[in-house]
Amino acid sequence: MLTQRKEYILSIIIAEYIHTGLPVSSDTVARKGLGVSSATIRNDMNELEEFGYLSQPHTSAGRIPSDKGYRHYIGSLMGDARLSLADQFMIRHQFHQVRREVEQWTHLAAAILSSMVHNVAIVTLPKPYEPRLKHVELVSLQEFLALLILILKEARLKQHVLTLENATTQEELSTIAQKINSAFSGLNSSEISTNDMQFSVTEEQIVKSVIQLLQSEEEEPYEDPYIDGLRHILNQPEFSSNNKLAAVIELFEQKRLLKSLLPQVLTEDGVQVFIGGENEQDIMRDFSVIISKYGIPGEVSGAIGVIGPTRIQYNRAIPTVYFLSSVMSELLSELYR
Amino acid sequence: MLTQRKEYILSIIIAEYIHTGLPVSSDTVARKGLGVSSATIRNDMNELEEFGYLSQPHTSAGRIPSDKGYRHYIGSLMGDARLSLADQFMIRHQFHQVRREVEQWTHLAAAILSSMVHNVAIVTLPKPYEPRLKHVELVSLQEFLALLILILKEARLKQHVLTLENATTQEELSTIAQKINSAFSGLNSSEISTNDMQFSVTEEQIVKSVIQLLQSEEEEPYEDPYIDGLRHILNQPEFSSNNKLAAVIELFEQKRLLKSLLPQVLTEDGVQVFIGGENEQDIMRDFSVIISKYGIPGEVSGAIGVIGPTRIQYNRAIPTVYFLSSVMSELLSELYR
DNA sequence: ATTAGCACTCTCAGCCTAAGAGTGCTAATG
DNA sequence: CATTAGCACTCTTAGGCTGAGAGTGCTAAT
Repeated sequence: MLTQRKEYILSIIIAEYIHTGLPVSSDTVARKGLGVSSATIRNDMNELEEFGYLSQPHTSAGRIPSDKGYRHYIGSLMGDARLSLADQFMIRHQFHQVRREVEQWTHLAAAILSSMVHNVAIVTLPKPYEPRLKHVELVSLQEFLALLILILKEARLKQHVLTLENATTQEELSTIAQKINSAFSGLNSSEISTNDMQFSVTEEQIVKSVIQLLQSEEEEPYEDPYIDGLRHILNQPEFSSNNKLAAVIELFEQKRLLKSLLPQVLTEDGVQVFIGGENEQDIMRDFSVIISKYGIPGEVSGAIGVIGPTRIQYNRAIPTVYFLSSVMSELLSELYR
Repeated sequence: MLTQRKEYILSIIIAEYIHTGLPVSSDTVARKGLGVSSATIRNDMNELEEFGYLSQPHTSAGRIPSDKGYRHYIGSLMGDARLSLADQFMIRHQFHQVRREVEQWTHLAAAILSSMVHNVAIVTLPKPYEPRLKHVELVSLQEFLALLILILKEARLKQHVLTLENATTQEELSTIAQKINSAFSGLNSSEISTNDMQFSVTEEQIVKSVIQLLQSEEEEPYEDPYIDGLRHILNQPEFSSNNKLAAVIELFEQKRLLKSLLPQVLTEDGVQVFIGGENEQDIMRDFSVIISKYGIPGEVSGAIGVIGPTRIQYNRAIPTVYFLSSVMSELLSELYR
């Protein structure tokens, strides 16, 4: 257990370090009006270091928080900050300014998050747990070429260009589409494939494509994430050495990061925080990820989060991610009922 | 006019500088087997500098090519390099491996270009000159909510969620869609808006949305470009100082670059090269852009290009951009007839 | 026209130093 | 016993200096 003063000192150091990025000296803490001298604080800081909450870049520098320090800060010291009502209002306003489309929303959410936290934001499109066919449309492009459009239950589109085995007119395609719609609307891929209807060659081919598209939607666990605010990362002093930078940019471009993170995020509720070395990827040792699931339980879900150096403003990032994930969830349930 | 030897010296210097990124000394050139001494070459280099083809970082360094030097190299010295047949085959093969969809193609083209030239590739989706309605689909989401799907002439989709003024069933929506399709298929926005048909309130509202969507497609001169290979830029030695880097990344993220470049690209044929200071944006002083239009003349067009430091491998970048733009054009005309 | 030779210029890495920041320890204090 | 003033010690950093090296431009000779 830490004494109250040590807790206080720790929180001052973390707040200060998050603000400046520079190691914090005992003098700096003393000037915050604790009523004790810098020597006393030095003793406390020494113990905080022994307990693993702080570390020293070198003997004659101040202290910086360790991963454990941040973790304690988030758990006990930070308090549960809420977004100001002004911010909440501003965000809601922006969402209502935008066309009512899921993709627009995700892009807007990323833009807001990245600009409010001054770091890289990352958002995936919401994905249904079990894709079901709502409607099929077939459009003739050429004699042997047709565009197959799948509308899924949650108003998501999939499209695919088909090379037909037999020449087919638009009328024929429309008839086929009607047949498929009346027979399969509301079903998932396995339900469709266990039908016992009689099909022509062309119909057979199209139904097969429908099933394939639905299956590919099932298998791919989430869409390519959308990323915004890469520029912020360049202003962080911790990345003035640019070989680290290269690794990070590559991480983002190849989206490996999300692949390792999303499985965890999608199974748990609430805002999750991964600090520095708690991340799997070793390139992520110097980063923290603050991320949350959003969506409608049991129906669709996506993830929204922000990534920055470990000294990211947790007390701003956490409530912002929380609020944005709530707003996205609300909007989705309005749209899908 | 330059003597033949001076031309040769210039081309050696440019090739060498593109390869190493280091100023090229008279000694280095002499060792390339010209049969004259370094002193002679120094004299020539001096003149080349006076004519503006070369410049010197400082008195006791070698020479580096100026923008004018690169320009001359591309125009006269480089020869018209073609992509090797092996490369051509490899590229075509990759395109046939991929699903027949325009978006896939653009992503693949960007990936190939960026990895072959080791720089940032940028591709826009092809955009029709005059969007025409091919087909409309209406899907009921809730009583007062419908998804409007526009299929444009070139098999491009646009979607929009409508809040209906009157409660409407799927049957009613389908009837409306049929009415719109038979009346307006093949027309552009202004032709649709000058109709004199009688509409119900709901029909009126939907037709208005269709017109709006078509118009927004007309006005927006091109889609958000797709970017690949950002990571390459970090390995360029000229960006070890990272304040320049920040400006560049920002340029890419906000896509301002394309906004200033595309109008020129889309009006001219063939591969275009913008070297350093020839670019409008001053951040681009240190960059060259090699870019080309692709598409079907008079119907659809997009752009594909690559961006790198002025010492980019022009003799690889130019033929690669050229070949990729041809392949994309071919694929599109196969798809659209 | 070409070239050997050489003085001159500029950069760069390495080394040193002094200033400054911050600590940890010791001894004194209420 | 917790606190604190005082101070020696450590480490970083910016600045100045230096010598080596690279490359040039000029001159005089061929």
